[in-house]
Amino acid sequence: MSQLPKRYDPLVVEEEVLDFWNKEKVYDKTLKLRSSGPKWNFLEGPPTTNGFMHVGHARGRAMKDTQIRYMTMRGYDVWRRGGWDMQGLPVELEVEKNEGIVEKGLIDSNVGMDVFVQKCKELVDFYLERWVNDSIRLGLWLDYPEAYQTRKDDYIEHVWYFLKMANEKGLLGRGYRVNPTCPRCVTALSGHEVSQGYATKVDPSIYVKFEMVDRENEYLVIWTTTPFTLISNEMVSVHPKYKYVKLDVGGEFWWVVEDLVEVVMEKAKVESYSKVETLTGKKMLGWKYRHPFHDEVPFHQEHDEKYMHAVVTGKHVTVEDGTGLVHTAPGFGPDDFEVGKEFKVPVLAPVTTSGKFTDEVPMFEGKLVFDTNVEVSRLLKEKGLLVHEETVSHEYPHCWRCDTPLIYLADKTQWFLKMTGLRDKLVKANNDVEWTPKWAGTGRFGDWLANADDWCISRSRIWGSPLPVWVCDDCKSEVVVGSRKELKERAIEFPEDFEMHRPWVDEVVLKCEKCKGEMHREQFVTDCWLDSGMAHTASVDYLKDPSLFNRLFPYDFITEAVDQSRGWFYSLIYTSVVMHGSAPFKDCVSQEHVLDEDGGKMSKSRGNVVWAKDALETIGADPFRIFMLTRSASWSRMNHNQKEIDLIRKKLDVLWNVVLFSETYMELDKFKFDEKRMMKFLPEANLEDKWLLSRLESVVKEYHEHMDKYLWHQAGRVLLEFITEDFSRVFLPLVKKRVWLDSENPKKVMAYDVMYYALQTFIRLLNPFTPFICEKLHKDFLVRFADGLPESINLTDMPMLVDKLLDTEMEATFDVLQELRTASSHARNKKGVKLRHPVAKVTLIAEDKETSKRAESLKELLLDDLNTRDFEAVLTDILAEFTQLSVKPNYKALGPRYKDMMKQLVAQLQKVDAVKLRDDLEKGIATLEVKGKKLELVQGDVDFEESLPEHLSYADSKIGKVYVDVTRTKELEAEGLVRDVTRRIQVMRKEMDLKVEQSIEIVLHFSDNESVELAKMFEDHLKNETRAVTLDLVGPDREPGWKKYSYIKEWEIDDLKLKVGMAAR
RNA sequence: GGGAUGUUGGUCUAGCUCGGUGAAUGACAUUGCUCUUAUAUGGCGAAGAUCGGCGGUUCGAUUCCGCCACGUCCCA
Repeated sequence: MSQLPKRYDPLVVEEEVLDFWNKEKVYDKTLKLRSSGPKWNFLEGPPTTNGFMHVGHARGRAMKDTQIRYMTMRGYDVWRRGGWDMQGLPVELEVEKNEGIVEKGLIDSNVGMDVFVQKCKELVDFYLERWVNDSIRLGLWLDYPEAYQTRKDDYIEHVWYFLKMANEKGLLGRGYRVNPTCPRCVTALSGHEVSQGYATKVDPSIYVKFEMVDRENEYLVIWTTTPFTLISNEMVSVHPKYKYVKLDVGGEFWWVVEDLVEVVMEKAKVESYSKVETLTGKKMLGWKYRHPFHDEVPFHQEHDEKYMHAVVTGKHVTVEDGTGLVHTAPGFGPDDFEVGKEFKVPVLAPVTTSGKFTDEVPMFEGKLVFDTNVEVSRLLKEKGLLVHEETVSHEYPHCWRCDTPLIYLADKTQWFLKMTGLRDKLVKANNDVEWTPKWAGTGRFGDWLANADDWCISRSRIWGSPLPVWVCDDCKSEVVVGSRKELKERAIEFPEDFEMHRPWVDEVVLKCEKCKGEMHREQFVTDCWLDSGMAHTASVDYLKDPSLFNRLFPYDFITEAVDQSRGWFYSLIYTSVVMHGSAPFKDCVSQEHVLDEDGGKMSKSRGNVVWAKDALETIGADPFRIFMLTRSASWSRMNHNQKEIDLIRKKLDVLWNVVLFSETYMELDKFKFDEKRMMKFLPEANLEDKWLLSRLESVVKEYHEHMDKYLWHQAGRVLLEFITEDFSRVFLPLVKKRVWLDSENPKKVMAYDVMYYALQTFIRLLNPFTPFICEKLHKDFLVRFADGLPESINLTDMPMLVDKLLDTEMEATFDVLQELRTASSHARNKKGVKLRHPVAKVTLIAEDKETSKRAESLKELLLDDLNTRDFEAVLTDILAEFTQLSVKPNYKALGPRYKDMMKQLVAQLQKVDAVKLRDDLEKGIATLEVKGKKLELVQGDVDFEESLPEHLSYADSKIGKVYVDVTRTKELEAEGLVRDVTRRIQVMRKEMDLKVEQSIEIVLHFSDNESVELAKMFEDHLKNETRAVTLDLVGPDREPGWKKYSYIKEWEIDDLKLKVGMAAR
């Protein structure tokens, strides 16, 4: 029969439990057990298999597991297929790094795209294995063997299927997108790449005036650090709220933002100028100007749209530098692009991806844009439009591979999923979702959804789901292919070893149905969020057999971190609304991130990432899980903090220790739990038994209320508080007295039954949070002391509320007890009266009738508990009885009048009846006889202070005022002394390793005779308590025969010195 | 740069949805006292926060609004 180790070591426990689960196939058994239960379907948000699992991932996964285990124990047949997101840019970047690939163009020549893709597969497989291992170590019970992988052909096929459907619904289309582009690598860069490459760059900084149309001699003054973009200028943006002024600069009028007038005038070397007119920006909307390169660039001559070559408004305008009028070229900047879209100005982007002007700009055709800056300035100067020219050095994005300055460039070949006509449906679908917390969904996500733009899904990449669009070389007609089968049918030639990845898919050429020409694939892959977004359908292989999908959809529950709002939550809803007309999930819990100890972001570059594996292998999964789950609400950020984990781990220590305590005595008494017996005898049970069971049921109730709302942190906190506060600190000390009774004693059996019942219930409730320790305690404790339990706690049912055990009146009564304990300790503490010294009386002046009734009902228990001879609960504050009025002379008033009589007067004042004196003074004059003289006192001569009489100590509490009468009598002192002595003898018995029933002989040598006398009053009691056959009490004037005693020890009890001799007999 | 979200004793946190009681909750750490034959515990005290800063709404704001600083997330 195995025994629990003395100390809780999570690592040892968890290793053992993992082994047990593995050997006994416990997970499979839970599936089988619940297979006929009601369905509850969880959709796993697939982690990206690049990099390892860190503690932030692990927190989210702990939440998933807790919910899953909870539902399983509630009897549900839980769908929980795992999933992995395996494609995308980060994988490529790591492979490029590993392979030393600098330029993407090199892939074909040096490595070969097929080899590259192979490397990507190997990399994600490597990470996949670690993710699975770490997840299992964390205790996350998912279906791993059947887990979906976004890189599989079957999965990608669903993405194609979706895109074809989207296209048929008119939602797929081409559009412009402004990308940071490296002209040397001839590729667009992702935001992530851009942020890696900021560096200082020296650029021209020019101030240019644009001649206005219909406003004679007036000019708009703009500023730019990229002169070449002026070629493609279409608008000038002003801020709608800023004030702009028209300046007379000697024959010409210039428009500049008011805040920057002086700066601009100084740069332009205009010494005298005057303000002619002031306007807010929005009034300038629509003002036309003549493009500075109107004559040179044919494109500009054709312009006649309303806002072309006109002033528009935008909030991106600042007054930090420049002129407050921002030159806007929609093809060359994200802000510019947005403005262009808003004012319906078409994009002009006469520059190739390699950064060279096209034939649309005849004067610069074939020239690299940066190289034209000087020329642009020169031309402007010639035209007399250059106001000022200088250079600035600023932070500018560079290519992280080759350090070439990037160009923001509009690219019209990108593919989009449109929002047109869909927005309302998405918002409505989202409103049907139950979000936790509510504001994250309807507010944060809902607002964002209502304003979401078209979704750019094309990526100029390799390792991803290929965009299934083929375009005819000749007639340019397009076809979106929806499946592998369809592709094969339309292919001119279909390779044997086909795979739905680049480069294989690129090699498939289709025949154009219109012109019989050749069709080639658009060389994009799709955004990997589209992959994971299809999980609702693709994860269950809908295309092969939709029956499983039909059973599961919509899923009951998903949970991911906030960064998924724009990611997974969005892509799920978008694709599902398009395909199935509704959101694919019913409940969604939003999580926040885990930060480092100082609240900083965890990142590889900072080196502050805590990997899940390390955390799990050093602190253990259970302490980690309970920390992550209870420390803060799922939607609040949290800091990873070792100190805090240690604190919460202590609570698991407490659980372990209370079980250990129970086990020790239950083992001794050969106890077997019998629920019927417990219920039968419960009416006669001790107060604390009924109380504990009622508390337990309150916990069960609250726990389920929280769990039903996915408030794991609340549910967990309720549990931890119960075990540490109620069970360990309150109940066990009360029960301890009973474990020494005979093993057959019904009081003791009841204590065991209650302990067992409470622990069994508790451990099951806790199991979803800390499955390892709970499994261990189930196996090695619960199973041993009851019949008919299954081998694993995961095969048991979640305890539900047992109404008949709930007794709120009992709990309220017990609260009174706790309050009285606290208050009495406080009052004792004030007077320095230790608990083991009995006091004469404790009085409660209760707040209300119920409290006093409850307190009275506890009287017997209280006498023992508070160690008092008497207890009374009364309702009214009988002030006179408990307070004492004392007189304080006012020396400043009395001194000058009574001078040398002061000493006697003061002495007399202490003796006088203070209440009477106060009453007299209130009426008028009081007289006092001192040394035969009658002295007169008036108000102000003395102050009165209310104080407690010496023998009383007072403490306030939530339930009323508590007075403790600490009057010392001989008997009370004797009792206290005997308790002191008894305790020390018991300590010595333990140190001698005596059996409980072993008799002894004792001598007590006191340092004063008074103590001898006191001890004699309780001689028999002392003998009984310590199982002494002989007891010799000796004072300071005699030295006992020490030789007789085998164990001698000296003690100090306050001032008393005590030497104890002891021998077994 | 835009949007979102947060900032409470030395540390970590509760409360803030729907502003109002008197001491803003609890834990750790500090400190005084104390209990205990389950516990690397526990109990009673002391001390410690003008609830990030500044403004506004209001009779009244930690709680609502705005701006600023700092952190974080998403987008650019």
